[in-house]
Amino acid sequence: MDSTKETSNTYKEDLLLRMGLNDNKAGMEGLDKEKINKIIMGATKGSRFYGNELKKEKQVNQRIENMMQQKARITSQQLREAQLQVDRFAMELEHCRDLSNTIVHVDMDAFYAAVEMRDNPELKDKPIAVGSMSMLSTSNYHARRFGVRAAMPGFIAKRLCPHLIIVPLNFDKYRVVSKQVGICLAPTSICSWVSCRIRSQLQMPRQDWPEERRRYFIKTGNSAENGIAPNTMLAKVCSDKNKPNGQYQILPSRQAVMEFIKDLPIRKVRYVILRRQNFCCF
DNA sequence: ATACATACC
DNA sequence: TACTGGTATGTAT
Repeated sequence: MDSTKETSNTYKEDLLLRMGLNDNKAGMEGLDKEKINKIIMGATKGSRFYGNELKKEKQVNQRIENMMQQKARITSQQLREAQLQVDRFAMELEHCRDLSNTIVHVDMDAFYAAVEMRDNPELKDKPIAVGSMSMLSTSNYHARRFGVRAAMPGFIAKRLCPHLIIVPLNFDKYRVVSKQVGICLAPTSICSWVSCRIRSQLQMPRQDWPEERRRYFIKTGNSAENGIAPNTMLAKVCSDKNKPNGQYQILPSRQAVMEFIKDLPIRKVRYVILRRQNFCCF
C-alpha cells in the first residue's frame, strides 16, 4: 500500500535513529541535529559497523512484521480475557502499594569528566571527553554543545569538534572517588547501594537529606542530581528531571505518583519493564 | 538447551 | 585506522 518513496523515507529515519545523534541527554538541547547527523553518517558510512547496523535494522523490521501478523490473528475473545487478567493483576498490585519508603537516587553528572576536570583544572572550560579514539565513555557539557557524547567513537567526535581533548580512562581514580561518595552518603541512610562508579540509591528518612549534603558533590568538582520517591524505579526516573544538579521529589501519595507517571514516556521505564519482577508496583 | 539479540551504563 | 565490555534479560530455534 505504501509507496516505495514513503517506506524508504521511514527506513532512513530508522537508520538515523539507530546511528544518528541521540540528544536525549542533559546539555544537548537545541543542537543542530541535522548538521551533526550529516557528519556522523559521513564518518560511518561504508564501515563494517555500518554494514552490521544495516543488517540489524532489517532483522528488527522482520520481527515487527512477525508481531503484526500475530496481532492480526488475535480474536476479540482472547483480547477480553487478556484485559481481565491485566485488570486483576493491576488490582493485586494496587493492593500491595507501599509508599512508606523514601528512596534517594543520586546520579553523578558526567562523572568521569568531572573527576578529570577536578584533577586538571585547565580542562575546565574546554570541551573534553573521556575514553579513546575508538570509544568515549562520557563528555563534559562544553563538548556536548558539539554533539559529542558518551558511546560515541572518539574519531567521529573529533570531526564534530576538532579541538576536543580526549582524556584516557582512569578507572582506579573513579573507583576512589566513587568510594568517597559512598562514605559521604552512608551516615544518613538506612541502607544504600553504590554502583561501581556512577549511581547510588539510598533508603532514608526524607529529613536526613539536607541541602548542604547535596552540595558536597559540587565542592568535590562533581554535581549530582537526585530523585526522591517512594520506590527505586521512580527515584531513578525522576532524578534526571532537573539535570544538571537538580533535585526532584515525588511525594509519597498515590495521587502524586499517578500525576508523575501520567505523561511519562514509556521509554523512560523500559529498564523496569524488563526487570518488572524485581519491583512491586508504581 | 542453546545461541543470538537487546538494553543498560 | 578506529563503533566498548560486563551483566542481565528477552527471543528464536
